[in-house]
Amino acid sequence: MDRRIERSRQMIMQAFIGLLEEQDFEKITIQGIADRANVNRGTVYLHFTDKYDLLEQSVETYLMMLVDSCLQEEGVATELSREQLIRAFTYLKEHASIYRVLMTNKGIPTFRHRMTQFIKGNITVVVNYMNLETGIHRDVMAQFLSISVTGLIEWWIVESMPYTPEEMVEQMTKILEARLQLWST
Amino acid sequence: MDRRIERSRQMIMQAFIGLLEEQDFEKITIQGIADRANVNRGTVYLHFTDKYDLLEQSVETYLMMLVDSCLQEEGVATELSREQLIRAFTYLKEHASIYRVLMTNKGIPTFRHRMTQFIKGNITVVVNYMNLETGIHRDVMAQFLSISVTGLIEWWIVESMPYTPEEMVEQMTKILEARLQLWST
DNA sequence: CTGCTTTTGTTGAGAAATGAACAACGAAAG
DNA sequence: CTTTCGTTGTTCATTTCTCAACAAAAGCAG
Repeated sequence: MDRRIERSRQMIMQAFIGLLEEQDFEKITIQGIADRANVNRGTVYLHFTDKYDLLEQSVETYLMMLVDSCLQEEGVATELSREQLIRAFTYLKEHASIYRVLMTNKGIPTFRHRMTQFIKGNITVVVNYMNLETGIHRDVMAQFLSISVTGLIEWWIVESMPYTPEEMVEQMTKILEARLQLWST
Repeated sequence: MDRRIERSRQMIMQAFIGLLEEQDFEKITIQGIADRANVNRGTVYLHFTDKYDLLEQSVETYLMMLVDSCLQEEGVATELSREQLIRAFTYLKEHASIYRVLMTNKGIPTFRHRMTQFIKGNITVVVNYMNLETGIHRDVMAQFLSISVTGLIEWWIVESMPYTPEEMVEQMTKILEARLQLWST
């Protein structure tokens, strides 16, 4: 694949997220995005049909890159390993400026939702291993925990990563284990 | 002018300076530069004849950009104004990672020399206004002061800019005035 | 020295990006 | 309402960049 394509896409999406931090989505113009990306206005239309498509593709792409950051190699274990989680947190830390906007911008709830869904999928695996106390449904439990994890990650990024990825993974693991033991028979 | 030209040049020079920080000039390859700049190897040859030309042009370009940062608009006063100096220090602060390498890398003394020459030119104007004590030649005085200023700037950048541009300009002005009064009749 | 690998510098065909133009649309101001 | 202005989305000729290939030179191990 021609490297110019991926490079242009990256520059445009990066500029777009940057603008999203400064002004409202509706106030953003294609010309503004092109200027910030240091790209011709026509080039934006070469890769995205319009603003809304750019938003969708950005959410999709950055979510995929986050998922890839922990899924690369390592076989297809059902449960996410400690190393994979650390890689994900490290990746988030390196691209914190992007993901802070994606997670906190109130005009873009899509990313938070999609990310929570992904986390839920992985937490469900863990939840299914446990024998829960009668009365607590597994899907409710998984939903509750995944929202919690999303919130924790958001807090970590907004607070400029006050702990190392290793510390965060350790803390998170401990909390999850404690919760699951608390509500299991 | 086609924006791709300037963009490619910038990406390549930036990658080059970055590599210069990590390895010796002679160990750097064109392929390595191209990789880091995310550019085809052929593109490097499109703008620079070889490694050495790239080095020369980088020194020249970054020196010019530093000079431009304080010379833009403001008419052609003989003496650099406080505002111009603050702009220059602010510019240096914003591109500290580049200029730290350019000033400290021992394989590239050219940049330091050229920068000192530029400073000397401006300090000479100030020195010529003063009535120096007999026995101190103006050119020696100018040389002495310009080297001092260069060293001060290097220290400021290497120490990660411990003072604001405004503070630095104020300090520098005071020192220069004190020196000049000390040695004038 | 000899073979082996890496790097260099160049080429050409094809792909992508550019600048400049255009009509169409919506918003704001008179 | 009309005019102005900025934005949109599209077009096209031109320029730059890419990729792959190449021969030649340089670096290096045995």
